[in-house]
Amino acid sequence: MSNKPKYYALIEFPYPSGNGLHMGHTRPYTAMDIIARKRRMEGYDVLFPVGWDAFGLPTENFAIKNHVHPKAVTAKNIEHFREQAKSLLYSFDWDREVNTTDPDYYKWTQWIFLQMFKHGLAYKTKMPVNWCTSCKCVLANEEVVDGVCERCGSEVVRKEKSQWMLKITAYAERLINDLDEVDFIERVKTQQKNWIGRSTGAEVDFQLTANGEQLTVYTTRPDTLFGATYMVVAPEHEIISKIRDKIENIAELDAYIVSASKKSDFERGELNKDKTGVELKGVKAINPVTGDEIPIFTADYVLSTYGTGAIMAVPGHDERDWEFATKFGLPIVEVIAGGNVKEEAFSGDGLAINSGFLNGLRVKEAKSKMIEWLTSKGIGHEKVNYKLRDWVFSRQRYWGEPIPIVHCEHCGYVPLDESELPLLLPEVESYETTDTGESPLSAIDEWVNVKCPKCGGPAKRETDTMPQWAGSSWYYLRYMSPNYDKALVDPDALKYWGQVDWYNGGMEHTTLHLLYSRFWYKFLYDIGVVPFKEPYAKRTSQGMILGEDGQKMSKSRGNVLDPEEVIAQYGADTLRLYIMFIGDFEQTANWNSNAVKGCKRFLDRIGALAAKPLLSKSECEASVNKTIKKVGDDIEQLKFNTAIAAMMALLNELTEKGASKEDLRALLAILCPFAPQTTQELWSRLRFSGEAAKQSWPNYDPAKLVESEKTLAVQVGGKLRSTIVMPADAPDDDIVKTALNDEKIAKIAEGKTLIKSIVVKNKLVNLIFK
RNA sequence: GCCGAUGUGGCGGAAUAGGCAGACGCCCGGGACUUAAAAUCCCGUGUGAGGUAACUCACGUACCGGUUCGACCCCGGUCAUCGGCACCA
Repeated sequence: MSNKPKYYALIEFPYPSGNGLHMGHTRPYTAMDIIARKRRMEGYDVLFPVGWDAFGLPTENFAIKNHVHPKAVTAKNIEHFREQAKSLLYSFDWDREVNTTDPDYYKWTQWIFLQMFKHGLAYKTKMPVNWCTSCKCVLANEEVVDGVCERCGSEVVRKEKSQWMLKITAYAERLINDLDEVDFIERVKTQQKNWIGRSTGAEVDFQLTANGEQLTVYTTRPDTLFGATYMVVAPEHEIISKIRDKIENIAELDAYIVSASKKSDFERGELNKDKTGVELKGVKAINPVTGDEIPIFTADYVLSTYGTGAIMAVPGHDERDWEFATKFGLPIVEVIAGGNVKEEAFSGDGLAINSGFLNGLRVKEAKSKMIEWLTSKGIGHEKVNYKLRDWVFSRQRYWGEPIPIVHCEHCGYVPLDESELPLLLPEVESYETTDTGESPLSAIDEWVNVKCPKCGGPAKRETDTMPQWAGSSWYYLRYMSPNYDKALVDPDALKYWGQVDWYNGGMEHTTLHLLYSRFWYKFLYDIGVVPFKEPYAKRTSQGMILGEDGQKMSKSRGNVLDPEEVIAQYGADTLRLYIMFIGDFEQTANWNSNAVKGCKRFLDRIGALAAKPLLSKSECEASVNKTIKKVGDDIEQLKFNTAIAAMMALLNELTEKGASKEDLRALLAILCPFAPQTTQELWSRLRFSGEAAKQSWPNYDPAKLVESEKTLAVQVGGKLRSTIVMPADAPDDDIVKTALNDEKIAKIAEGKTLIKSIVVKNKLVNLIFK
C-alpha cells in the first residue's frame, strides 16, 4: 500500500493439472503480464497475483488410479506450474499465492456458504439432476454440454437426488442490469444476458371442470389468449395427481409419463421434430376470455422447470403449438392478422382479429391491454421469467470443500458454528465414490456421526462436497490479504485495492465462473462485506490457440505444442512475442512454427543494432516518437500484434539509418513488457543505468507527431493517379493547383475540364473531369 | 431456428469518424559471405497484360446489388466458416 495510484490486473488462476501449463495459458497470461508491467512503468502500484484452483476431478481421478493422496498430487503439480510461470517471466506477486485447497483458504469458502445458508440462499432439495455416469457425480446445468459431461465427455442421465442448491435466480435481474455499469466486451455481456434469458409476459389462471382446480400458465403472448385452443402440462406437473380420479385414460397417461421420465433432458430435446403427447380425457379447461371448454394434454415438449410447467397453446401463432395441433387435429384460430395460419404459425407483428376487445390493436398494445384486463379480473398479472436455474452445488466426490452442515432428525439442517471452521477434509482410505453414488466421506462413520450443534442429539454430517467453482468464486478477494485470519479479506486491503481493474479470461467461463463469481460478490455486497456492486470493472477475452493443423490442441490429435519446448528452442521472450504477434488477440489463431522465427530474428536484430557504434544524434526522432505513442495506445486496446509490428518497422528504420543512444533507450523501454529478458540484457550491455523494467514508460511529444510536409494522394474520379508533396495544412486551392500541374495528372487532364474537386485535409485530393 | 463473430496475396494478418488496400512477419525466388552448409546481410515478391527500361494500363478485400466524388469500411440481399444457445411458451 503506497501513495501511488493502485492497479489490479487479474488473470484466471490455473487448475494445476498434471499436464502443466499449456499454450492456451500463455496467450492471456502474457497479455496481462504486459499490461501489468506497463502499469508499473507508468507509476502504478500494481497487484498482479497468481494462485491455484486446485480442487477438482482430474487430480482426484489421478489419485484414485495411482493410490496417492490428492494433496500430494496437487503439491507436485503446483510446483511444476510455478516453475513454468517463472520461466515465462510472468511478473506475478509470488508472495501472494493462494491455494483453494488450503484449509486457511477454504475456511472462508465454507464461511461464505454458511452466510448464504443463513440468508436462505443455500437450500437442499430433491430434484432431478444431471448425473455423469463416469464421474459418478452430479453436474450443474452449465457443466452439461451437448448432453455429455463437459469434463469427461461421458453420458449424462437424469437422476432424482437430494442436492444442495444456491439460489442464483434471486440475483438474475441484478446480474443482467448491473452489466450496464461495467466495461465488459459486448459478446460477454450478450452471452450472459442470453444465458440468464429474461422474458416478460403474464401468468394466467385457467379454471378446470374438475375438483374446483385451476391451472396457471406463463405466456409471453397474452395478446393471443383468444386463440388458445388447448393446454399442455409437463408430464411432471402436479395437476395430474390432483385430478387423477377424473381422468378417464389414466393407464395411457401413466405409461406416457413413465416413458418421458426415462428420457434425459437432452433426449427430449433431440426428438424435438416429432411431438408426442396424451390428452387428459374427462377434464377440460375454460378459456377465460372465450368461455370455451378446451382440452388439456400432457407432452414432454413442455418443460416442468420453466414458467409454471404448463402452457396455453396458441397454434396459430406459435410454431411448436402449430405442429402439435396439426398432428392431433386440434383447432387453429387466427387472432393476429398478417400470416396464413393454415400453412404455418405466424409469430410476427400485426393487428388483433377474432379477439373481442383487443380487435384492431397491434401486438404490443394488445399485450398491455390484456394484462390490464386480466389484472382487473384477478385472473392474471404481468410476470418476468428467466431461463437461468438455481445452481446445483453438491458433488459426490472427495476432493472438494466439505459442506459445513449437519442434519439432525429434530432440527433439520443445522449450520456448523463459525468457530468450527475450517471443517477439515478428513483422511479416507478410498477416494472412490461409493456404489450407491454417495461421496467417499459417507464411509467414515466417526466423521459422519456427530452431535447436533443445536439440540445435542444424534446427527449426521453432510457428506457431499462443493463443486470446483466454489473456491474460484471469490479468490481475487483473497489476493488482497492472503494471510489475513480474521475475515476473508482485510478491510483495509479491500479499501485500498477496491475492484479488479482489468480481468481477462476465456469465453468458456462466461456462463460459469464469471457468472458465479459475480453472484457471490453481489451476495457479499448485500451482507456488507464488500463495497461495490460488481467485482470486475473491466473484462476482456482472448481467442483460442489452435494447433498447426487448425484443430484444437489435444493429445489424441497429437498436435499439442508444449511451451517448454518452444522456450528451450527459442527462449521465453520469443514465445511471449510470438504468442502476441500471432494475430488479433480476441480472435482464434493457429500456431505456426515457421512464423516463430520472425520474432526470434527481431530480437537478434535488436541485439545486432545495439552492438554497432551509436550515432551521437538521432536520425529517426520522429519515428521513435510515433512508435512510442502507437505501442502505448495499441497495448491498451489489446492490439499487441500491431504494437509489435510497429516496433519491427522502427527497428528496420533504425537499422537502415543508424541508431542513437536515446533511440535505443526508448525502443528497449517500450519493448520491455513484451521481452523483459532480452531488453534487460541489452540495457546492461549498453551500460544504461538501473533496470529496464523499472524505467518510466517513455513519453511521446505530441508536437513532434505533426509533420511539416505531407504526401497527398491525387485521385481522378476516385482512382489513384499520382501523389504530391505539400506543406501541412496547405490551402485547398494550392493543392488543386499543384495537383493539376503534376505531370501525370496534366496528361490525363488534357482536353478535359475540371468540374469538381474534393480536398481532404493532409490526405488527398480527388479531381473530377469532364 | 435464434444470438454473436468472421470472410482481404501462397500463408498469419494490417488498414474502419468512408480517403494511397496488402503495414509487419512467414514462405518462396535471386544475389553476397563460406571449401560447403547453417546463420546473417542485400534485392524481389497481389493477379494479368504491355514495355529494353524507369514505368504504364486493367483487375482485385466471399457473392449480388445500392448509396457516394470516393466503399475492405455504410445500406439491402445471398453464401460459407467458427463460437454460444436451443421445444424456455
